Amino acid sequence: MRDAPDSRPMARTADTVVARLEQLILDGVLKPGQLLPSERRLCDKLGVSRASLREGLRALRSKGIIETHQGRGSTVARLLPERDDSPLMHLFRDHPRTLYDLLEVRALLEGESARLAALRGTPADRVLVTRRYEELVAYVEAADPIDAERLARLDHAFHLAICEASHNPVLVHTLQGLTDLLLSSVFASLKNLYHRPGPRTWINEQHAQLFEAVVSQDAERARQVALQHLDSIERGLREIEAENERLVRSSMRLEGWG
Amino acid sequence: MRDAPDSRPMARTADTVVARLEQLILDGVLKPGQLLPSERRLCDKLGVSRASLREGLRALRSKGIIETHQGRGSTVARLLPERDDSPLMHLFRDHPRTLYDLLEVRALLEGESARLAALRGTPADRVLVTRRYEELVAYVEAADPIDAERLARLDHAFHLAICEASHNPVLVHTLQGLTDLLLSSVFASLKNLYHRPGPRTWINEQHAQLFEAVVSQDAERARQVALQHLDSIERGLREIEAENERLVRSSMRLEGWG
DNA sequence: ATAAACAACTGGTCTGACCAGAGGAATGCG
DNA sequence: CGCATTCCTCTGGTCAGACCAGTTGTTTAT
Repeated sequence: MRDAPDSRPMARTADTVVARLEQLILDGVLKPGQLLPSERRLCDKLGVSRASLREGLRALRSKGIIETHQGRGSTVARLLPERDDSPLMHLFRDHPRTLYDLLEVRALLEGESARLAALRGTPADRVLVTRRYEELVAYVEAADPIDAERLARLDHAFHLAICEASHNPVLVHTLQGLTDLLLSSVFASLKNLYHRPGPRTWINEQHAQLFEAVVSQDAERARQVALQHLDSIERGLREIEAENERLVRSSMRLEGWG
Repeated sequence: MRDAPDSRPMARTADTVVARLEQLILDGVLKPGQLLPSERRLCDKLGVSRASLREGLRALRSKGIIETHQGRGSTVARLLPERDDSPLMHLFRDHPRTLYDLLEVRALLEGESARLAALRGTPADRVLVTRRYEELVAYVEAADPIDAERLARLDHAFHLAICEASHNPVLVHTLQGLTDLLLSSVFASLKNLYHRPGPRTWINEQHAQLFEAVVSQDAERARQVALQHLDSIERGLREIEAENERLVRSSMRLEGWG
């Protein structure tokens, strides 16, 4: 069926390629790890040109559904958790510098969020913030090992309680979008960061300071602590990135590439 | 840099196409809604075959970054979701107070945008900012009566040029979304505001001060002027709202509702 | 048994041709 | 003069064929 405002055919040839291959994968005919038929054979089977097939395969590759190696073939990728496939997410993933742009904007908003929470928070808000903070602390002290997913949820609930205490829903929603973006893209790095003793200590200290500032209604201090928190996270992520690059470079030297 | 387990070249041609076009979008050279150069022209500019280009465009389309229509061309998609039924839009419409929440968040981001523009702006950026400012001033001085749509576009272009000079695409995109939201909901009030002699004067003065601060790279002053600008707009809108309420109340009294 | 060469696969890229859709300009008619 | 139709020039969509580069298995020589 045609979309009303768009009179192009139901599907372009490449879209048909994508749909049929995805269906074969969903049906289990093509399994993760299994080699796809060669491009030339797929052309024959699907009755399309190699250019159209390649466009379809390119889209599948872009989605992460298949992996292709020159001279070897394409394989169905291992099943992956469902991901946010918004356009900003794609741009974000492919341009690492944008991560720091995102952190920059987020720091600004988190700082303001903390400041407003200190200024505007009601007694009920402070009860909620206290509750979320205590849940976070209780988990961190008791859990061994720490489950990263659960920690992330508790961390998020804490920051969200502060944000909601700002009584600015636009701020809440905007930060939410940026937080979702951040978490879904660098979750592994944030997990890595928290599993290190040094960062874990200052993260916990900063959470304590942030909590105290909000609950004691010290607006400017809340803002400063929130900014410092995001700044520390950024520097931590940069260190992890630099360390990964050092590892890659030393590996390359070992292999005679340096 | 090569991925260790994968010895293929750093990027396939189509991947290069994707990277370059995404960079143009992130840099603001290609803007949401704007038509891309035709496929044949992009082939010339990028020095690739049409098949490789199409593979790259296919990947961009798959990511939702561009939209293509046969016979017409490809456009850059809006990167942040823009839907009438978004939660923020619902919140916004159903809670008039949220307008002031929006202005609050926007002031924060505009202030930071102006500050970063003053800090990071390149000479080319300042040329663009100057150009947009002069176009705005020229129109304001010459037009009688003023066309609100055109004024809004020029005003937006001026603020956008400043924002792009911040060199933070996340900030640009976030502000864009908030600005679209603002304009679509209170355009009539903003128009009303500008048609009054008092507000028109201080709006023009603040534009001049903002322009001077950005071009002379006075970061803190740029931030202050941007904040003051948004604060004045908020107070102006509140006055219009209060006036409308007074009108409504006196009408009700006339009709025996008081 | 092992190493090197070769062949037959694979994917990657390009060129050229042609088809189909969209939109603007030109022309003709009432 | 306005409107409808036709035509032209763009646009994207698809195809066929050629050739290059990488990978892998087979064959041959030592």
